[in-house]
Amino acid sequence: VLDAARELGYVPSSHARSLTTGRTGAVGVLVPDITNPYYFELIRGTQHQLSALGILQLLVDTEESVSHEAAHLASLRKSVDGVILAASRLGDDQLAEAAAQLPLVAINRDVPGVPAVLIDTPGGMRLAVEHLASLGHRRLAFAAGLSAWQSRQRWDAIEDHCRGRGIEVQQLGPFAPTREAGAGAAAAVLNAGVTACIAYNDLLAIGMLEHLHARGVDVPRSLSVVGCDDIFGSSFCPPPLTTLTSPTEQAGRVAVKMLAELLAPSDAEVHAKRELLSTHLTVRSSTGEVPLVTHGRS
Amino acid sequence: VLDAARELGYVPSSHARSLTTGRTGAVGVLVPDITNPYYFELIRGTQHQLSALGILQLLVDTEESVSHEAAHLASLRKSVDGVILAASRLGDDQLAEAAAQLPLVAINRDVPGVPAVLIDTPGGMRLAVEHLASLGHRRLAFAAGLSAWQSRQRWDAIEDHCRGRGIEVQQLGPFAPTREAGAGAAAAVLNAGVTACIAYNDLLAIGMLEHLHARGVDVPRSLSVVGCDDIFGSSFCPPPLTTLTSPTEQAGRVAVKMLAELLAPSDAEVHAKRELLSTHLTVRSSTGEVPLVTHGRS
DNA sequence: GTGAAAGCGCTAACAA
DNA sequence: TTGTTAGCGCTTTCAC
Repeated sequence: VLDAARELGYVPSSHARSLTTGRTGAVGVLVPDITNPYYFELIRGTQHQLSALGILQLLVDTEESVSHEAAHLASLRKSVDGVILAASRLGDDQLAEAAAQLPLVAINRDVPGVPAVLIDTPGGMRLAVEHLASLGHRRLAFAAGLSAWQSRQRWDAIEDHCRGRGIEVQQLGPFAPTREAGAGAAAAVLNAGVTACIAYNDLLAIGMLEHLHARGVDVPRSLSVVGCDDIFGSSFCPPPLTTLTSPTEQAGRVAVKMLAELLAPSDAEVHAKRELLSTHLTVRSSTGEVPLVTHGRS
Repeated sequence: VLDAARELGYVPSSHARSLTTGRTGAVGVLVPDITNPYYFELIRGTQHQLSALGILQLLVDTEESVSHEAAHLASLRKSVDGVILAASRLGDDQLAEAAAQLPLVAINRDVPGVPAVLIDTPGGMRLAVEHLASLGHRRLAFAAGLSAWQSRQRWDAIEDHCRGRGIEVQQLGPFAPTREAGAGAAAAVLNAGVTACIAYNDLLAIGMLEHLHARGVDVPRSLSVVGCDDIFGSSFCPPPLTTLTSPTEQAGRVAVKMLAELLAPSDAEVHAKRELLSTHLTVRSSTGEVPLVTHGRS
């Protein structure tokens, strides 16, 4: 009997099984934009950890839209064991409500009662500001992004660290997290009369670099640009980007582990609901061996 | 009654539904390496088209492994309506067998009886060879990749186009489709005494560029490098890569459309089982306005 | 220990 | 039209 089944290539229907057991063996991973390289690493992290647990990954692109995100969340509720929500666009209350309805782990979103993996970019901002300050910069700009919560976090941190160091800082934008938006951001930064700029993310920073190059602006001698996230491409764009390196893949893996704990409440019933992963500044320079401080810029 | 359901946020269980209807509202998308930027565009294409059809995407990373691929294919058989298989590592017979067991569309894999979306990279190879030939190159190398079928296709096309044009060509490798493998590939190419090289894909090409730069080799003056695929990063790596641009996102969308037809056999019962998408050569140069031909190289 | 039966949440095909 | 029932493929319980 068993032989026959094997020969016919029998595979138990996971759907039928889920009907009785209540578990589906799948988790949803919602990202705002599947096109953004930042999420590649994240997805890679979740995928690796999930497949190690024998869980299927349902990847959903919410297209930076609150309504899409909410709709997918609702329709997924019954078809997955849990959800990982990266850079949610939902409001705090909506997020808390969603978390109450199904096991969910948020990434880069800190709402009371919602399990979360946080990447400490704000903390890293101190490193960026210190780096720029040590190079002699006194007038900075921050090119803000669309993800309100995250951009706000970063801006607050930057402002905080600049204040008291006697550094002037202004916020520009917000800009879309795309290379295309880099042109506008570059123009705005040039216009702002600053000597250095921290970009909301690397995609924007790379776009700025391209535009600045096209306009003949020498980076880093005339203007310093610091990015965030250290995405694929940051290390080899010209000039290689100084950026805040985030443990994005790790974030994905940790999120899956937290979700797994939520699903199978282990011995340690009471466990941490938040994980804070720290970042570090990766300084890169087109000038190679020449210390940047020589030019008073980065 | 309906009001109550709405207020409680009732959502029908797609799993229970699939049990009776036989359709699951999900399709699997299997890629060899979720980390490879080439597949980002592809995944983006499938995701967009699938979500437009209200179908969920099950993204699976087969980790370049035949056994993983086969295993996932088997376990997915009962839980999805169909499958899209990108750059399958399966043998021809295994692929044909899989296609007989469930609706499946292959991408970049041409096996009789298996519906497929093919990107005409071999055709594009003619453009690359012609381009290099027109710049005066007479000794080429091809840095081969791991995906046997695709690499073979490209090599055959290159060899074919070189023969008769009096161009010497040799195959090197195979190399992994990663930046890391670029170091070995660059060394091999330098060692081969050629003046130009076509890399199996852009990831490898970018890695070669990095290594060549580190060794002080001037690209394109001392050695020309042409990539394949035009992935994210190719346009802004130093120097910007001349590469064969593939309509990858479109391939993803077309694959979904073909699968949708397989699932819901429309009026036009007999439809094409193969789609051939063509590529074009995107010439980029670090030398800006200076015609490359001036240097006799690309 | 092995085997039969109930039921998971839905949709289908039925009867009223 | 509306209301009822059987059964999709499994797991779990309960009787044997």
